[in-house]
Amino acid sequence: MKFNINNLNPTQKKAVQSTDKPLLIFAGAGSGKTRVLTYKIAYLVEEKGISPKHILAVTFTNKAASEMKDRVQDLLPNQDVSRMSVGTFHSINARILRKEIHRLGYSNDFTIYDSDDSKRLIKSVILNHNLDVKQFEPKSVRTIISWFKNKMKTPEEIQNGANGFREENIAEIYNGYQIELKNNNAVDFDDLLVLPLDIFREYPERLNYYQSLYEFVLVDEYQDTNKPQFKFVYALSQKHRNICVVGDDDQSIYGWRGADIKNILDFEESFGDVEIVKLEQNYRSTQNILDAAFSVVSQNENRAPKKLWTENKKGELITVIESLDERDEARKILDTIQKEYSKNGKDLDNFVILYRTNAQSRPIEDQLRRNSIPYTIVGGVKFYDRKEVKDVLAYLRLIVNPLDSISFERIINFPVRGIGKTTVDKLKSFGKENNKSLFDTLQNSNELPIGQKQKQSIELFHKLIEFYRNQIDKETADNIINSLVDNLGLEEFYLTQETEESMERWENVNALISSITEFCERNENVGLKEFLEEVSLLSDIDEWNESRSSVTLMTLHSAKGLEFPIVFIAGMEDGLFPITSRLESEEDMEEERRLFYVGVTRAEEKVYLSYANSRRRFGGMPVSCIRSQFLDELPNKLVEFKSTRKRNVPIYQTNKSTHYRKSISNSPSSESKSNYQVGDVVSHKIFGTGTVLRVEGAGENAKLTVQFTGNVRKKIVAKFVK
DNA sequence: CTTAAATACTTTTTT
DNA sequence: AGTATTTAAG
Repeated sequence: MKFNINNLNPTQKKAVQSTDKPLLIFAGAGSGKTRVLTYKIAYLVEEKGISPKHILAVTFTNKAASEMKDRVQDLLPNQDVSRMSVGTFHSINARILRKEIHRLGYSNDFTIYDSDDSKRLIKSVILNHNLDVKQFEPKSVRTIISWFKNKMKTPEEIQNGANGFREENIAEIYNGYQIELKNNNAVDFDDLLVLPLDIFREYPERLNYYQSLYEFVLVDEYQDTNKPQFKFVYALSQKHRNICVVGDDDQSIYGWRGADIKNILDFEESFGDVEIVKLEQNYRSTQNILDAAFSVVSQNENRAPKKLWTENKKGELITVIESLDERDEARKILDTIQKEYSKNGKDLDNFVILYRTNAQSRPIEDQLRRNSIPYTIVGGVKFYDRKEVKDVLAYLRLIVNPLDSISFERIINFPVRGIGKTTVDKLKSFGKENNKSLFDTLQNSNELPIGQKQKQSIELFHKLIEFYRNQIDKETADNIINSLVDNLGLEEFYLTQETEESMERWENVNALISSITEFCERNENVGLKEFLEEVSLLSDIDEWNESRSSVTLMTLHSAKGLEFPIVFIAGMEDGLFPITSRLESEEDMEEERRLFYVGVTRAEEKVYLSYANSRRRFGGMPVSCIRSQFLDELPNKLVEFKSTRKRNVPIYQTNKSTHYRKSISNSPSSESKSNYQVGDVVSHKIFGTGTVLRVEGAGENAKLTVQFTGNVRKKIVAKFVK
């Protein structure tokens, strides 16, 4: 479709044409946001004469980025928009760092560590500090450090503010981790956001350069930006003051990774004289769907007041499906899909099944597979996270960046070449004493106290890597990987094991090879380095092919920005959605509500909400569940119930109490029948009597929100009340 | 040093 | 239930 501003409604038009001041577009779900953004870019190029290469547009996924570019290109057939900078914060920042990071003492061939790599590095730092990995679990330390970085706290700041044994040590680990990253010539996901800011601060002329380069800055999904992301767009836009951000505070769902809803709510405060446009007409969903979504999210205190409206018809009611357990749930969802498929002629790509946690996909997958329904799953165990894929990638990464000790340790003994832990430890201590990287110690095999066999093996490995290092710039990436896999004898390695698992692993290695080949066909004149960068920044949704005729399964988070005619949300249970297990504050609950809002507003025609009366976790015994409070927040007139035809036995009963996993739960006494309901009157030693407002979980460990006399509202564990 | 067996751990959500 | 890591035996 060619660019014509009259394809827009008046508000959208205003959003496109307003270019004098920093602009905030509140874009509700389904309000034509993508259209406005693409039109705006087209308008900037066509009407304002801004060259595409001077435009920076930030999107939430790489997929959204390439789609945006394509759409703008379609709108402007006479222009070439290929030089426009469109991408995620991470990919745009990675590109900047490839050019600039040498200023910070890294080399431009740096490796990007994923969470698993960071975790390994953090673990080694913990061990080097002679700390106990039981007490300082690498995984949770990584989460904490990531949080620090997303809040832009430097190791020094954390060290200065640390109190007590644990905090002081975590600060130490953080500090050590940053040093080690640099030694490895590696950055993690969070560094990608933070390091460019360090460069801007220390080298103002570089900031100046990028400020001049980007005459116009656009940011999508602005409600999910965190502090460094805000600083980045803020810094870049200071020269031209041409910035346009688009977002919806009701759809902010990444608070747990530092996203700050204040960025959007305080836009005016940050950017001064600004223009604000609200897109409130929804073109996607039926009235009933919008009403249902609104009824839940509007219970949040912390939101900008607004309400979507639509000219669409009322449509069908929201259907709530009750099931016995997760397998029954899967069956019922499948039945519903089949019904819609045969009766209403809905093709499979009309359906999406959303859930709160990736683990929920399994029973649904099983059911779909049993019935030969094609499905596509987004997320879960990622292709590039599989062990065999990471092993081969580790070779490629070490070839590009020999300082990368994490990759080195992955492959020094894969496939097995007789270099065990003891030998690696010797290499490590030699490296430490002589201030050499692990890879460089290989050159000194003569000086190492190791056996003849190990020595030979090491020299061979060293030669192999060096050989390919010389090939990087001479050979294409697919030639390198083919030759490498050949050289390592991986085919034989996997096929001689003759297990189903090893066959599958070999398949995956082949899939990796094809993805490199495909990458080489897609991009001319680029090599191994570029491939590795793309791979490390790829998200699950980027690989999702919507045109395929299959049912889609994904988490609610992944569904952001997408739309489907028919949406299922599975696992509408207390403790699962909303997740209450670690819910610490009302803010967390509000984010869950927004997540529900995002889920429901993905739907164009019909929403099914499903819950089970019992569910097993970790493959253990089934645990009974209570339906989600969100279901009770929906007005009755919008909902139709499809309940299990059951007698009045509401809850699944395990046949023997011995099946309760008492030893694991921290319940001190016997299972009491403390199943409270909303409205029950309870008494408490300290607070006196009160009424139950909300029940989370079941049994004596359930959390009750109780309104006590004297306007006291408390959250209390069930076993403490009578 | 390698292999097999035991054990521990997972479930928020992701770039 | 499924996977990753640790331990014990060879």
